[in-house]
Amino acid sequence: MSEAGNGRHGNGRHEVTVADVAAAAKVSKATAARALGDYGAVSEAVRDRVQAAAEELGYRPNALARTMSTGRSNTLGIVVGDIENPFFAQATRGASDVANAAGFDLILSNSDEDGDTEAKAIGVQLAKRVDGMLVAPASSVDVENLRTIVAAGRPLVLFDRAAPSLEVDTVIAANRTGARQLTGLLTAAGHRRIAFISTIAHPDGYRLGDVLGSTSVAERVDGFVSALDDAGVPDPARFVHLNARREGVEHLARRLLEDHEAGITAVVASDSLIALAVFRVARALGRNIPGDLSLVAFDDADWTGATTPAITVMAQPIHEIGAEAARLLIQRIGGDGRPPVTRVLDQHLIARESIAPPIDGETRPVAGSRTL
Amino acid sequence: MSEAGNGRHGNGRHEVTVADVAAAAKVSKATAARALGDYGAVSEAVRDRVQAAAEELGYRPNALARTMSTGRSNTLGIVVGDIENPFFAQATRGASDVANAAGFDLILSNSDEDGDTEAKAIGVQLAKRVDGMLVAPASSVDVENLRTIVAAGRPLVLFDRAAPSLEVDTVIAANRTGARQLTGLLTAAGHRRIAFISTIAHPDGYRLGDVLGSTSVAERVDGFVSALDDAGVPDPARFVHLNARREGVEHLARRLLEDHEAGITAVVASDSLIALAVFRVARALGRNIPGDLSLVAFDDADWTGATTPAITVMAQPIHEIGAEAARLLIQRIGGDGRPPVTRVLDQHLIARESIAPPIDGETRPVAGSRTL
DNA sequence: ATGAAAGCGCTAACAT
DNA sequence: ATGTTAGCGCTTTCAT
Repeated sequence: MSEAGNGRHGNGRHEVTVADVAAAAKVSKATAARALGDYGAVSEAVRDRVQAAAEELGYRPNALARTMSTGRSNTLGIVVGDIENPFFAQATRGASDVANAAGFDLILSNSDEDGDTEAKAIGVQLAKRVDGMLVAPASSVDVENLRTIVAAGRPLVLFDRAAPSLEVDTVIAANRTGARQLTGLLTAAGHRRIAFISTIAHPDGYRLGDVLGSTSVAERVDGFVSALDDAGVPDPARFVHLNARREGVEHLARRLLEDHEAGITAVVASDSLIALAVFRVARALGRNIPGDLSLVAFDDADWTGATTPAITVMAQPIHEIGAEAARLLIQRIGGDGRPPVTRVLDQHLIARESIAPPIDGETRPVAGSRTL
Repeated sequence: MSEAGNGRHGNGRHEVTVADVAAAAKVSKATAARALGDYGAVSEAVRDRVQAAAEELGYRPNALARTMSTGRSNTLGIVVGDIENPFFAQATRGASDVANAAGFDLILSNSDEDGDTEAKAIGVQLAKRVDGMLVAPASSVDVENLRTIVAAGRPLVLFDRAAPSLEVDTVIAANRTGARQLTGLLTAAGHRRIAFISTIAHPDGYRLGDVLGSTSVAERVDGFVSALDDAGVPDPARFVHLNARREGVEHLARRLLEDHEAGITAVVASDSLIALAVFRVARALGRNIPGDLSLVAFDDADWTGATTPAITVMAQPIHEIGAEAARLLIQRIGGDGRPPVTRVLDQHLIARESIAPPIDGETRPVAGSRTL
C-alpha cells in the first residue's frame, strides 16, 4: 500500500487535521480541538480564529479518530431481512428519523433472513463499533448471533420479532390479536377452508405446537388457528402453509388454488408481498376476488387500496415500530438501566372489499375453477 | 464521561485487543496483528497459537483502528432521496449486493431531496471516512454538495441523475428515449391533452428551456415534449406539471382531472408513486381507466401488473443502476484512473392495459365527470 | 519469522 | 483559558 495511513489521498493532498488548524490559528492542538469540537472552555476570540482557520483550510473532522478516543461512534447498526421489502424500508425510515434527530447515523445491513449472513452483518457492525444495534432477527429461536452483540457489551433492541430466550428490549406488533380478528372476518363470512401463507422457513408441514423461526409469524399462526378453532373448524393446522419462499410464493399459491380437494375459499397473507402474489395468481387463474376467493393480508401497503377489489388488511404501525425501537436503543446507550421492556404496538383493521361469503359454503369440493 | 476511551463498556469488561491476544499467545503485538489480519509473514505454529488465543478471549477486531492506520474503511456511503421509495430501495439493494461481494459495507442516508439535508449526510459520511460515495443528487444543478466530496479526495459516483457540470462517473437510464416512446403510445392512440406529472421541485410553471433540478426528470420532460411536438400538439410545455410534492400528488391530480378546460385525457406519471396517486384519484372521481383516462408510468413497480386495468409502464433496470454504480465506484477506489464515464442503461416498455383512445378526441371540453 | 517503536487524528486528564 | 502529554487499537517501517 503506497499511501496508506499517511493522511494522503489519490490526489496527493494532505488531509487537514486539528494539528494543521492549530498551527494556522497559532494555538495548541487541544485548544483547536476544543474550539472545533465545541467542548471545554475557549475564549470567543480564539474560537473565531480557530474556526476561521478551519474554514480556510477546509478542515473535516475525522469521526473515526474521535470514536477511538471517546469510545462513542454516534452510530447505530440496523439489520433487516431485506431493505427492498416495504416493511423493512418503512421501519428503517422510522428508525433513521429518530436516530438522526438524536444525532446518530445508521449503518444498514440485509440478513436475507439467513443466519450466516446475519452473523456476518453483525460482525461488521460490531467491528465498526456501533453504539448499539437494532435487529429484526432472522431467527427467534437460535439466538447465538444476538448473544454476540450482548457479549460485546452493546445495547440491542429487537424489532418485529422477539427472542423469548433473550432479555432485551423488543418492539413488536400485536400479531396474535390481529390475526385472530382478521381471520374472524373470514369465518364470520362463512369461510371454513382458509389458507394462511407465510414465507418463513420451516422444515416439513406445520403441526400444532411447532416452534417457528419468527415469533411474529408464530403469533399470527396462533391467532389464525384460534379463530378457526372458534369457528369449529377441525384440525386448523393443515391450513397453515409456510416455506413459501423456498417453493416460490406464486407457485405455492397456484398449487393451493388449484387443489380442489382442499377447496380453499379464502387466504390470509402474512404480508403484502404474499398478498400481491396471491392476487396475481387468482387473477391469472380466472378466480374472481372476492366472489370466488376472499383475501386478507397484513400490512397496509400503498397499493392494497388501489386494486379491484381493494384489499382488507390488518395495518401495523411500521414506521413507529422502527422509531420506537430506535428510541429504546438510544435510551439504553444513554445509560438507562431499567429492566428490558417489550413494547407491543396495536394493529388496526382496514376493512375494504376483498371478503365475500364462500361460494359453496361447506359443501366443497366442487367442480373445477371457472372463469369470470 | 466516565468510561470513555479506556476500552471499557457498561458491563465493565475490557475490550480485548491485539495486545491482549499477543500477551496470551506470548508473541509481540506486531506478530499477533499479522496472524489476525492475515498479512505479513507468520509461521504456522504461531498463527495457530494466536488464533486460538483470539478465539479464547473473544477478540473482535476494531475496524476503526484499522482504518485509522490503513486509511481505508472498506465502507461505501450511499445517499438516496428516501429509502421508502421503492426505486431507491431497489437501487440500494443493487449497490449493497455488489459492495458486499467486494468486501465493502454500506452507510445509508436519506436526503429527502433537500440540499441541506444532503449536505449534512455527506458531511457525516465523509467524517466516517467512507472510501467513496454513491449519490442520487438532490440537485443536478447546484453541485456544491458534490464538490465537497471531490474536494475531500473521495471517489464519487452519481446514479439516477447526472450533474453535467461535474466530471464524475454516472449511471443513469435512457429517460428521454423512454419518455418519448411512452408518450408516443398515447399520441398514437389519439391523445393530445396529456399531462406529465413529477414531484420535482420547480419554481412556478414549467416553460420550455427551463433547467430542472434533476436531469432524469429533465430528460423525461424532453422526451414527453418532443413526442407531443411530433404529434403536432401546440405548446406542449403547458402539459408539464412539476412540484407535485409541494402541492401533494393527489391534490394536483384531482385538480388536473377536474379541470374541464384543460380536458386532460391521459397522464404520464414520472414514477410509480405518482402513478398510484393518479390511479386512486381517478377511481375516487369515478373516472374509468382507460376508458375515461389513459395512464402510463415509469418503473415497473410490483403492483402495476395487479391493478384493473394493469398499467403500461416504462421499466428501468433499477437494481442494475445501483449495482453498476457500485461497480464503478469500487473500480475507482481500486485506483482505476480512467476518465469518468456515463453509463446510460436502457429502459424497456411493458405494454399492459391502461391505454385506450381518448373519449372525445380533440373535441374537449366536455360535460362533467361521470361515474362508471 | 519476529519484535520494538512510531504514528493515524482525536480527546482527556493534568498542569499552568 | 490554554498548553502538554498520554493514549484509543491498529498497522507499518525498520531492526534483528
